[in-house]
Amino acid sequence: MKPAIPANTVERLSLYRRLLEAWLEKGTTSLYSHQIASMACVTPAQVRRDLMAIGYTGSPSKGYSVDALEESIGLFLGSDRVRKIALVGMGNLGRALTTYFTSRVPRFRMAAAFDTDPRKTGRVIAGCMVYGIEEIPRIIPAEGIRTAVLALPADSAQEMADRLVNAGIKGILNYAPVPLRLPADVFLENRDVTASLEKVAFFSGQPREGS
Amino acid sequence: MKPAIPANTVERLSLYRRLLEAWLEKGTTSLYSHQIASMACVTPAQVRRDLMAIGYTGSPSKGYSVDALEESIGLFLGSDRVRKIALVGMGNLGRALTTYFTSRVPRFRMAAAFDTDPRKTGRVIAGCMVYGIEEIPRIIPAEGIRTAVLALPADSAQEMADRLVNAGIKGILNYAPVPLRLPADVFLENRDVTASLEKVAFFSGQPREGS
DNA sequence: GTAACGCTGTTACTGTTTTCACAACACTCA
DNA sequence: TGAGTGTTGTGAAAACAGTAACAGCGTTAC
Repeated sequence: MKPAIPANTVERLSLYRRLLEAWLEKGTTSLYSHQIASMACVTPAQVRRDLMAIGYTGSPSKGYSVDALEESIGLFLGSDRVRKIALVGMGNLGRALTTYFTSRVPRFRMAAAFDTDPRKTGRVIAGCMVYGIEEIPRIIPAEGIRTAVLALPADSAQEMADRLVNAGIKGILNYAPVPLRLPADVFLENRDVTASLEKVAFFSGQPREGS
Repeated sequence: MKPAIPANTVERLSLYRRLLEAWLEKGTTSLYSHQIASMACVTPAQVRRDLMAIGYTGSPSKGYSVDALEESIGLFLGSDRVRKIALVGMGNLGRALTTYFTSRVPRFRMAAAFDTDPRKTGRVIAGCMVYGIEEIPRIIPAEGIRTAVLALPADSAQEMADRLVNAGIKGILNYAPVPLRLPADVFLENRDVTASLEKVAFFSGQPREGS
């Protein structure tokens, strides 16, 4: 994976876009880089460079046109179309994510969920149909899903990832607390909750349980 | 925040530690950097460098002693003591995180949760006592909690973060989809779910809803 | 005994990401 | 008109992260 655009930039663009949407509602027509920067808590130079990356150009006098920029970022990120997402692991986290996306982020649609637990399969949970694991090779290509979220225990994560990749998945957002070994052409983002908390706790300084 | 140790290294150390625990159970006494690297899906040089950062020294002939290294990382990360964590927002995500940590990661203890919803406050949910927001200034210092997790909607995130910081919180793991403006001495880690998914979807190549 | 091997610890390097700094330009206001 | 202000776009520099390379040294083989 050798992205022409840095992954961090993509993440920030997603944020800018959401911020711009709010300003669009308010009827603001243009914004300067330092205003966007202030909202996003980054430097103005960072904003300008990120926008340069997608080739969007503002005007020195007016700044950036809110609606044109919002549209440009949207086009770049492909947000003009609803994206189908697959979920593996309809546990607590899987349910929370599905509920969140379904109710708050219409751009992403949980098109299919998979779980090993027969009490969960064959039903609609949190607005998403839950299939058995063995359905992965059928559903993923049929639905044309390329992106998956892994929200399951450590022990089965690698196996499920392999199955997803075999079914054609090209990007995995991994919430399982294990590193995954994947082909180089599959994009992987690890969001290990324990590691995140460990990091924050570490930099929070010395905590203590006793006393 | 000017960490002597890179944040990425801390995250990897957390991972190494978990991997080592598994080997400890199996009775393995020593491992080479390339073995650890392989499990963690990083390069051997990276492993050696990370261990150098915490001052742990292996032996060229035996590699690293599994139990001594596990203990060293544990000491460095402060994992020898249980850490108390505060949670703000006992929604779906908050519940999932609490359940996960309570059942799987005993090193972190959800010591207190806070929520605005009066139907949730005053009760124990997912093994964690839920207090009203107004209790933050009382509970946080009383419990000596320095680390907090934010799992709530965008609109109230900044206000809750401010309250936490005023109560003495020094590190925040933010799952709310907004950037937070915090004093420089408070460590902040953003885990914006939408931005993560946007990134993965982007690098998954061209997805489509229609056809 | 000693040569060869393989690993660690560390330094030098490479590549990427972020910040800095400034030329170029539009607009304002006298 | 023309100086002054404030912004963008971008080259250059700095900071950072990760990789490669290698000296040093037990260990092993013979």
